[in-house]
Amino acid sequence: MYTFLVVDDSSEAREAISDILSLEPSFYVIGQASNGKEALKFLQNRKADIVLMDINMPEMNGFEATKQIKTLFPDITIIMLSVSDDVQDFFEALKLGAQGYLVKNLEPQLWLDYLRSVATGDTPLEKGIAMRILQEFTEGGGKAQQQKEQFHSLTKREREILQLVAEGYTNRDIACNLTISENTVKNHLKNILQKLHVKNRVQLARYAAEFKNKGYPL
Amino acid sequence: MYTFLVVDDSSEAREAISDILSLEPSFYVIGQASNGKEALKFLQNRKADIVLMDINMPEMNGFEATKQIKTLFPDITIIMLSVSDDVQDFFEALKLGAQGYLVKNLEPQLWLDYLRSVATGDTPLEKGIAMRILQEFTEGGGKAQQQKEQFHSLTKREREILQLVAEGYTNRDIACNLTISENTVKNHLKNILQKLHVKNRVQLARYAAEFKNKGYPL
DNA sequence: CCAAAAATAGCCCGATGGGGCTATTTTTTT
DNA sequence: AAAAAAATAGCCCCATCGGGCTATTTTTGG
Repeated sequence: MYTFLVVDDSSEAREAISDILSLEPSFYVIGQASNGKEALKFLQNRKADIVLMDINMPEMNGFEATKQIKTLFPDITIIMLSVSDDVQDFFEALKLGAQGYLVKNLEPQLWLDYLRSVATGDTPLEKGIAMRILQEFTEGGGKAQQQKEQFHSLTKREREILQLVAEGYTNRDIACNLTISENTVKNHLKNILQKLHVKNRVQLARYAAEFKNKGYPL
Repeated sequence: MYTFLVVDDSSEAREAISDILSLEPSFYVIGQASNGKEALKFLQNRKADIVLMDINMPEMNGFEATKQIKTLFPDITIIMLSVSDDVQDFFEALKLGAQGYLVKNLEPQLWLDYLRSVATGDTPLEKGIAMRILQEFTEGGGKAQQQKEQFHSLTKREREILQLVAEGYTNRDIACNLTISENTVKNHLKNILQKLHVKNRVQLARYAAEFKNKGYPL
């Protein structure tokens, strides 16, 4: 039996993550927090085995929170969450004592596989697994690369459209701008929403902003 | 008589700005551009006395454009525009040769006051005025503070709603969350959109993100 | 050259959004 | 206590969005 604390500023994300965790009978989400401060407060009352910690949060970000939690409760396992698979963030997370790093927008099954291996300690998770998971989604790693392709990888056109959507343009604007039909824009958009597991264009804009913030190419 | 080139990626913003400028009989908007590149192209054909340059634009952003314009046409006065009153941006703007920095969402009258003083050179604008204007809108500067309040000033409720919108929630979600009717949410939203001069919730999200990014309280 | 992937485009239809109005109640300010 | 501002809520109406589905043409990769 493993207890989880989910820390993310988006209540939606927390719900989504909790939903995924509930698929594994031995996983129990015992709390949620919307920023690092709340997470610390929570842990002072009740300890969790594993903390899933988003990086970008108001008040206190995931890095700072990880540092402090690790100082106070060194035996808590912390897995950092991010929408990007940025290598810098990944190493930063490990440096501060996190045991892992999970890229959002992955298949629930992958989350569970990964978290099970972290929880049971079956695998030498010291860095190996986390690293492997990351690598699978950064450099072209054979079969895993296909999964990335299948998953996040937007096509060139999709990226163009994502960018315009994120700037607040309507589908018609975009169609006009790219001189294609509005239907085509809608089609691309549908695919983008599906690929990135978000529900609407505002969330898409947030997604794009998070990437842009890190200087990530999108 | 002073000629203006308005550079902003949002055609709405350009229109709004042009409208404000038209209130002063001696101000003439002789051109608009939607990004830095277009602005440069325009200036090669026809020079303007003053360029109003948005910072965030696709293709070529305001900082880059300012640098290049100042190199090619050192006698053109450039005023940077931004939705935020971030001090970093402000100094960056001055460093690159801009003569001023205007915060969007200010009262038209303030714009005109400021631009008149820039145009006529009556005041030692070398940094003084720009700085003063900025200060009025950062630290609590007596009367000016009230004007800020009056202007972009969303109410408490509106800020709550803005935040939820920016996180990608639908109106219904928000209504549910705040236990008010969806109609009320829509009403608040209408007011917010109007106050912040944006067209839709994605642009609202961008607005919120820009503020959040700079650690500005919103 | 052929197969797979990407880009194009259309249709239908219900959900959501956003503008324009009016109006009542609560809260704040004067 | 009176006035002003904010919060609440409703209405109508059309625009936009987003999901599901099919289908053709380009482009790309092996």
